[in-house]
Amino acid sequence: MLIHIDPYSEKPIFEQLREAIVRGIASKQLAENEPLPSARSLAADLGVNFHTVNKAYDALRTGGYIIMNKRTTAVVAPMKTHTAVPDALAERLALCAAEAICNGMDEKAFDEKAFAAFCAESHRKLTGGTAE
Amino acid sequence: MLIHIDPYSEKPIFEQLREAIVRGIASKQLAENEPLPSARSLAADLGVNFHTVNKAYDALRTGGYIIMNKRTTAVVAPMKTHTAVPDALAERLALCAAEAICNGMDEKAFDEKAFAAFCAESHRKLTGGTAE
Amino acid sequence: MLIHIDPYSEKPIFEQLREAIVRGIASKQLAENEPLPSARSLAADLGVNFHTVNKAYDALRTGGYIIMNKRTTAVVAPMKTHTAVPDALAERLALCAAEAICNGMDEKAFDEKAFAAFCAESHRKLTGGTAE
Amino acid sequence: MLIHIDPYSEKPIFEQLREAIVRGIASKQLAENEPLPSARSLAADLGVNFHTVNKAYDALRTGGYIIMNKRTTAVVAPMKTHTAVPDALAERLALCAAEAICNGMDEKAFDEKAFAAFCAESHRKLTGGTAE
DNA sequence: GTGGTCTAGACCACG
DNA sequence: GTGGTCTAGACCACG
Repeated sequence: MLIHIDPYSEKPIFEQLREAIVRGIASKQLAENEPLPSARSLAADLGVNFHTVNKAYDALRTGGYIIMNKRTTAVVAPMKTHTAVPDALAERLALCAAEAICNGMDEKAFDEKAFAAFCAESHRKLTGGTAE
Repeated sequence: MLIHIDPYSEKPIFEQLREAIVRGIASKQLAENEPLPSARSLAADLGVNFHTVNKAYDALRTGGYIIMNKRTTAVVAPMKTHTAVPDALAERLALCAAEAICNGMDEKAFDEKAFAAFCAESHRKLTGGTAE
Repeated sequence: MLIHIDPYSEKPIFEQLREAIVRGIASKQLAENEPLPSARSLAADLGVNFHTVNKAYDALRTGGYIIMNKRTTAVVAPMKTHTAVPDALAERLALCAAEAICNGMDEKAFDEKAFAAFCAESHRKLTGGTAE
Repeated sequence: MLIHIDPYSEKPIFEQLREAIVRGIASKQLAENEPLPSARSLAADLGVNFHTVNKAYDALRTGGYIIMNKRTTAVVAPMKTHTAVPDALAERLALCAAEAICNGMDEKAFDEKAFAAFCAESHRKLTGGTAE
């Protein structure tokens, strides 16, 4: 999977990296139990600081997206089933909805948008797109 | 409308305030053309600095949510109609979708969640809930 | 001439008023030596503060657009000929040019834009438009 | 590029600074991708507060003139091409035209003035002038 | 070291 | 009285 970091983005680099990996997992480009590159090698590949990659990995581990042991490499966590929606995610969805309403979208338009976003993520791999 | 600020949150205070007001507008607790409290009085009520409230108000003005100037107290902007979805919003929705997938939600579950979030925002006032 | 004041504009009211009158003069809706309404009556008509109209009139007098005596009403100043371009105007034109360049306009595009703006002002009355 | 700030001007310091940089970009004294000094060092050089420089930089970022984020020093944004003229710019040009008419300029004179202003900005560096 | 955020206190333009 | 601007000094996230 190719990961592109935009050094000019206002989004912190570790967050760009975290999101890229989350999207890679969602789109099945990164399979369950697949090992991630070591923080050092990924840092070298991306031309970013080693600590920055570590921070992204740590956030992914906290979020349950990857599993890390001290001695072993990080691996993609098994896909969850029936998980309760994390509060933070529900809150962000609610804020998206609020902004959508203020921008004149009705329920149908928002729904379609959300559905399209989901499908785009979910089927990206199948349709030949890349995570970048 | 009650607004609660968490000074210990990682989210900046001005952003917490901005989001609270966006949600207030979306849920119709703040009606079009309704005046907002002055930055000074709201700052006093919330126990935060006047400049912090001003920053939130300025962000809301830039985003087209309120109308504000030197003379008149800030008022809620008229609701937009048929506005194109801002790119930033679409991108955030896509990330929500990716995280939802990783957390075991299928399209139907995500859709329902998004729909529920939308309805919660849109109809909060009608169903008796409060923004806080 | 109809003058419209936008109380929600970020532009100060006295400046909105000053500009409306300048445009009225430029478009010949206000002829040379034509008397302007008294500050009090104009304030009443527009629903603004008396001092605000006075401030606009004072700025117009300073700029040489109108002539005011203590006892007489304000009248539109005779059109100038061969006047040197005021420094402030030249400076604002230069800033417009700079912003136009940064926004990708070339000399021709800027020239056409400026010319069009001039013609619009100059011929508004003839083409049936209003200064508002 | 030399920047001169007049603390006694009616024009806010941050706006003086913003305009100086816009003119620097238009006149090619500041090239695309060229880094700007850090807000702190520029503040020290100009003898103004760090926050004031930050405000100017923020306005430039919002206007698309520079790219800035928490990590990297601000850089001049790539020049736009074929951008639509911002409404605010068109309006300011129209007011310049109205004032020019009142000051006795005819279409040809205004055109020449606008053209000269444009060229002065655009070719200042080539002709040996400075921004201050 | 950098920009981002927050507080505090001041003065001013506007009306 | 209000928001806008400016200064001063502090802490923090990012890297």
